[in-house]
Amino acid sequence: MDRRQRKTRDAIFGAFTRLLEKRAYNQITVQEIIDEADIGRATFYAHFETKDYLLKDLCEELFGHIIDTAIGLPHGHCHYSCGEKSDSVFLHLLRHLQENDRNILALLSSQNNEIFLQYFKTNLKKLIKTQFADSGRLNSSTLPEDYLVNHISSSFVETVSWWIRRGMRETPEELDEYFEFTMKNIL
Amino acid sequence: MDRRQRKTRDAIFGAFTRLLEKRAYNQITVQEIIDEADIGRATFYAHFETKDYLLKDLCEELFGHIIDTAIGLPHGHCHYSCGEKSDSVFLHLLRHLQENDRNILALLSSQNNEIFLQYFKTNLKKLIKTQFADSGRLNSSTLPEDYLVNHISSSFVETVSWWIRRGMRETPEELDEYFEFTMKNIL
DNA sequence: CTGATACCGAACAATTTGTACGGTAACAGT
DNA sequence: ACTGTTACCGTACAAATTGTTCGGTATCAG
Repeated sequence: MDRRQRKTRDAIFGAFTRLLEKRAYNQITVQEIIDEADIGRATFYAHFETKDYLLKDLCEELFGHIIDTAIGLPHGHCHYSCGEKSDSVFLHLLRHLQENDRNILALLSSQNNEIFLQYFKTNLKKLIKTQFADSGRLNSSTLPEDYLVNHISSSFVETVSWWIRRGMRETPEELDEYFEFTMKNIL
Repeated sequence: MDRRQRKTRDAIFGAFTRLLEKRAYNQITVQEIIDEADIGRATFYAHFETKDYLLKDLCEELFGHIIDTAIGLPHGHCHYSCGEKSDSVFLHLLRHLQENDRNILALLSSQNNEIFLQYFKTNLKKLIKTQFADSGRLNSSTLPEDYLVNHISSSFVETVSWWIRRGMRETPEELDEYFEFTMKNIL
């Protein structure tokens, strides 16, 4: 991609993120983003059709990246059955979040974090499907697979949200234990 | 409250709900609401400061009402321990939702249902706290009470969301079983 | 019957939105 | 180094939206 394009795209993303830390999404105007990013008006609209599309693109780049790093991982979480105690995908994600890659924490703790949690959840679903689908661990006797995937994803996202909301006092390992406990009789 | 006030207030709520079934929240303008409700411009602003406050008031009236009907209920969910099998609060809520009181389903299945699910969850938390607080069922050995309340609330809301999203094929009783199963080792 | 109040409708400035234009600077390939 | 292409800028513009003001009318409660 053209260096100029990448540059303004990043400037817009940065400005948008910065504004989201202060104001709610609905309150932020395109004009403000333009001013904060210090670019021309026409330039913005050359990149993004509307503010909503900007949000969409940002989220896809952000969460797509995080999930992709985890999707290539060896399908761990074997606990005792395999003999070796490999870290779960969830613990990996928590550690990744703690590093605050690309300022993702700013968005997840913003006023309108529901929006971002939603994107997080959507991408997480894909990850869970690919991680657990073949191992047969999603075949419950009483629960539909779709319901199960939804439950696991949203529970994890809610766990993360709770964690961040309270200032991330727990270590990733502790939090992972919380989560795994609630999933005990499911996974 | 003045009959005139109640009338226009309902007109606005109705118009807003109707528009939310078609368009996303961000796309809806105050002007559209005014036109749909068929009221004067100044009248709208006499009732609500902004569109966001309209949303807030609507949600509080809606979910506040639903939760209040459940909060007075006898603290059931004793299952086998008490000898009598009384219905859980959750089953009560599911039945209440199925009746589609005040067109609440329209909002919960709208494009921006995250907003409403958020309000739903917030009110549900209060309910759960009052229902389970005294019985000591929220005292887990490994999980903080706050985490637990959050987990239960969001899981239930997600269950409802999943239910509605797929066309409410299951009966309230079936869905309640799904939910209770995921909560098996917690509640 | 009467004072209070909620509504209407029109008008208003200010802001925001999305698009169009020519000019300038940075890019990629030869 | 040369050249065609592309991204950016800045300004300007029409259209829509927002939030407020005001006088007139209808409805309310006592």
